[in-house]
Amino acid sequence: MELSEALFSLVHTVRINMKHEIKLLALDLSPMHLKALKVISIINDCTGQKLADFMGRDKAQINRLIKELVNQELITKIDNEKDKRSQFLVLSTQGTEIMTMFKKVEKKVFNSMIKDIPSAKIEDFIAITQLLKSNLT
Amino acid sequence: MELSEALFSLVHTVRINMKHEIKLLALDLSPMHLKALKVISIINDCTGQKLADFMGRDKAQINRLIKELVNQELITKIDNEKDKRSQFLVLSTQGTEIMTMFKKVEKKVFNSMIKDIPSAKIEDFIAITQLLKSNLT
DNA sequence: CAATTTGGTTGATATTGTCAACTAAATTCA
DNA sequence: TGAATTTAGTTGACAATATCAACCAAATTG
Repeated sequence: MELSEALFSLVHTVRINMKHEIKLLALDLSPMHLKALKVISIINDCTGQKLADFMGRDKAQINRLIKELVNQELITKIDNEKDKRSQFLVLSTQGTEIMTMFKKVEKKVFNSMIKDIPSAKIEDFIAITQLLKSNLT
Repeated sequence: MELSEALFSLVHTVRINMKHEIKLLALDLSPMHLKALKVISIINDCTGQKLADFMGRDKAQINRLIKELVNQELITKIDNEKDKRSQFLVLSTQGTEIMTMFKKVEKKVFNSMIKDIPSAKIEDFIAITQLLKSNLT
């Protein structure tokens, strides 16, 4: 089997599982909002522009997304003293709670995924993953 | 680094690269249409329902998508003699050509990704990928 | 054969995504 | 320095994509 096929097929299955588990959480959040929340939690000193770049979407859309997340009190904007045009996006307590739940679900899926696979193999896998990534800049 | 983080990060990078390469092809196709085309080429005896299930979307949307692909003459519908409610979706010559181009681009990205990594490692990687997937049904 | 399920179709509507124009702050460089 | 350009963010108008509910006809169930 080819690498591309194997990888896409795995990721597709992971996605389906994650989607299902997230549905069970019954968060009042669209997939987009959840993803944005996740990205905000990953990128440090995240701004709207960074978020738009990372997600590869129009900044207009991202801007509205941010506005909604602020309205829902899942994130807050903090003035950037270094650049007065922009603000940093940070998770609120509520936003952090949601991300905690999300990570729990993620862990659940990944734990069932690695079941009965020796941890040495998983470590090899992760190492190769990073090698592969580093080849793509 | 955690498996989930490593995997998502790799896939994100692959996606960005693929997106960029696909843009260069200047196909007159939305991402959705291209993805549907790909799925149709992967699933055998693909019907609208199968496509909707696989992509995890509403059948109404998929139905319109199919209609457009038929209009653009990228796929054709073939009557299913076993079940007169449904039809099989098959790529037209043009659709096949697009998929050929797509696969070429995919190969390009994946080739640069495996650069300087011994093929034994890649084979291990693929094997683990399949193990992981099999744990998720 | 009647009742239920399944594949597909459509209209109405909601969500998401894009383009272009604009402001204000930052940066460039003549 | 300061005029010109670039960048971060915002908004309006609009296009593309996604979902729901209702429906028909064929298939399946019992």
